[in-house]
Amino acid sequence: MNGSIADPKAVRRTILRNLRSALLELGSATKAELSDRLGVSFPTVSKFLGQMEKAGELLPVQLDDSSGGRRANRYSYNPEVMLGLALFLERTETSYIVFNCAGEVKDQGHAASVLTADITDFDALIAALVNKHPQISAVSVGVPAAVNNGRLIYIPEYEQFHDLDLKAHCEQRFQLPTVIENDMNAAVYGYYMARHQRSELQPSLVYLYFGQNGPGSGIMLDGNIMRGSSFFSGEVSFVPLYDQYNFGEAMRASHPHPRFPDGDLSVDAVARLIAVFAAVLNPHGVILSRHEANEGLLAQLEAASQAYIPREHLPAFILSDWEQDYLYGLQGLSLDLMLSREAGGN
Amino acid sequence: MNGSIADPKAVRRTILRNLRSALLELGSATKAELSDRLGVSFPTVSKFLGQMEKAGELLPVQLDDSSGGRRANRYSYNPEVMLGLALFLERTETSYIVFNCAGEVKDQGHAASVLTADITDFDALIAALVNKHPQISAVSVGVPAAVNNGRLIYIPEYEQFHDLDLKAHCEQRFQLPTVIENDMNAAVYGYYMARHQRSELQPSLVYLYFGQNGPGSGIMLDGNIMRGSSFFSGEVSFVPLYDQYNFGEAMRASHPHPRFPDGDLSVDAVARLIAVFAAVLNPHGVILSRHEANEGLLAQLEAASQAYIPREHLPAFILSDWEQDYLYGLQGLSLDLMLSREAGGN
DNA sequence: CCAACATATTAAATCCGTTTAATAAGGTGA
DNA sequence: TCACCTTATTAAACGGATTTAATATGTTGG
Repeated sequence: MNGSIADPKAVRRTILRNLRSALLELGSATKAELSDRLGVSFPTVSKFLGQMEKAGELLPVQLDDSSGGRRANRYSYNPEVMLGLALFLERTETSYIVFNCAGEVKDQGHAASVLTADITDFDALIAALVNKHPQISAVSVGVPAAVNNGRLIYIPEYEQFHDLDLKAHCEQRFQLPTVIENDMNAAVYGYYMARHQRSELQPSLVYLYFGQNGPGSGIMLDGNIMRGSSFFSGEVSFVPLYDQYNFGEAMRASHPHPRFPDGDLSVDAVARLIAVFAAVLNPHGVILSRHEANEGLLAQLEAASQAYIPREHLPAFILSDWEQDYLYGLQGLSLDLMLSREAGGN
Repeated sequence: MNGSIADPKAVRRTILRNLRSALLELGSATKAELSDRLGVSFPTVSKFLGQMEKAGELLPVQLDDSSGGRRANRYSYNPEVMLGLALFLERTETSYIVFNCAGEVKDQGHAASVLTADITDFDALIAALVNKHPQISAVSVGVPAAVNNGRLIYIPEYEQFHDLDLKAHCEQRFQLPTVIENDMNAAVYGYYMARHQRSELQPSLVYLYFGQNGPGSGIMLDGNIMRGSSFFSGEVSFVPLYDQYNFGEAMRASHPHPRFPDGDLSVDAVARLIAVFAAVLNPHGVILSRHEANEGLLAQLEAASQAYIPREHLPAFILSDWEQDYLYGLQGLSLDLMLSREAGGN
């Protein structure tokens, strides 16, 4: 009936999630530390930790060092009580990773691509993994597709998955909270969450990628993934940049072009694309994959884009590891689900 | 000490604001209607309305029509208890509007531009208006400048206002809650809030404007104004669109150009700019001023942009009245402040 | 016109987190 | 070792919204 201003259920869940993530981030903490870090009163922290302890979520406690008076109890979270499962659905294969709350990988492997097969392979893989690791309590799936709240909106080449609500499918089949995310979006999220504390002011980031299947990008604004009204946002290959070419065409091959007699459009094209982002979104940073670029190229891009945009409004040029960020992203999405589960839930 | 999960002060303020805005939107309502519209319990609604009635915020009540049982009391808000003041700081002049909570204009007028003068003129104008209308309880100011939380970050040509914290200045001088906003941003906000209920899913909109001082745009994403990391977002004139020209240059004059022998770049340039927005942000709509465009041009743009972006991912092409939207925007910003004031505030 | 019913309002009980007070536990110096 | 100090934890009182019960005020049909 409620749900708007002060839903007690929701408050409870937030407190719980915050306690768990604070304990994981800090490694260990006292009740007082948690209380003022989270802005929740001491008695409340105490009550929740009591429940968590009873549920076996906390590791055997040590005593804190003295600071002049009575020594406080220290608590730390047992990262093994729940496991997460991340699935990477790629064109050539499907890979998976099982990890605990601290992000440590407990199991991993590959399987034939389920994209080229069908959904039963997917189900079988999850069933086997859940059977092997009954502690799994959340699932995240990365896909090279446009996703709308768990539904695969647009997935080129793989007709059998078109318009499938993968989230609903998983949740009802395995009774596990599930999140589906586009690969580029998962990567920006991963890059972001691996280095920013939850409390900081949220940056805007663009992850740029030039795959063999055409370029793509993931955009995060103030900590939120940007999807667009028809899930088209970030489709940078369509951006018109030259009299004759859009970004995709300019990249497809180094077109010979009267204006660029050396024949290499690609540096200028990317610089222009970054200029577009700067003039439209003005993000804090633009990220490129280390596998597709290096410091030298970055410097060239930085110089070239200053021809279009005043330096002080250009984003930071960042090199990162796409595979790693993608992995972190899916882990983070699972972790979010895990930490939000009800106490003693299963 | 608190402020994070359940700050009672904040809860109180939200309830109050929601009650006021619901009463204004609905015209009148019963306690039961308010209760389930806002998701706040009946007793709480009852308590708040009691206080508001005592404070004179409610208009004399009528009885509701019967629906088979006891007839309920109807309440409606007295829009005259507070007035708002909106100031439009433009290059050529400064204009102002005084209005009540229902948006009805109570007073309006012009004065010499304060931008070309200095801040004392500004203060004098407000002082006079507040003196004339003591009911004024919130101020909003629209400026052709980049604004960071009330501070004028970048205001070309008017050095004396550079880096001035106008919000702090007003609030301490007049003891009135104040909001400062960039003109384009106020316009998108105005367009949006004049036709969307607070509860609906929030659209993404781009307001495009081609002034004599160069083009600009205001961007709203999911109901939030987009500002950018260095307050540069929406500076569309920098967007590179052609081998030789960025958007600003292409618009500056109808350049003769080998690719466009008819010499009219401007339609294509705007179509390209819209394509850029579609591929990057994928907004629901792009809005143009009726004073700068008409249905014919809109149709041309719509056709031209399909050369760059598949039709289904293009935004809606919208014609609107910029002056009107700007006005609504500033009114809305003031109204927000007014409705958030403490009960019996003054 | 009155019994039976429907809906509105008011009052009491409850829930949950916070604030404040009381108690426990460990340090320190004479 | 014992007062005394500092800090941790537990217990009680409080605040504010919600849920549930009780009461008030209408309507309707015989």
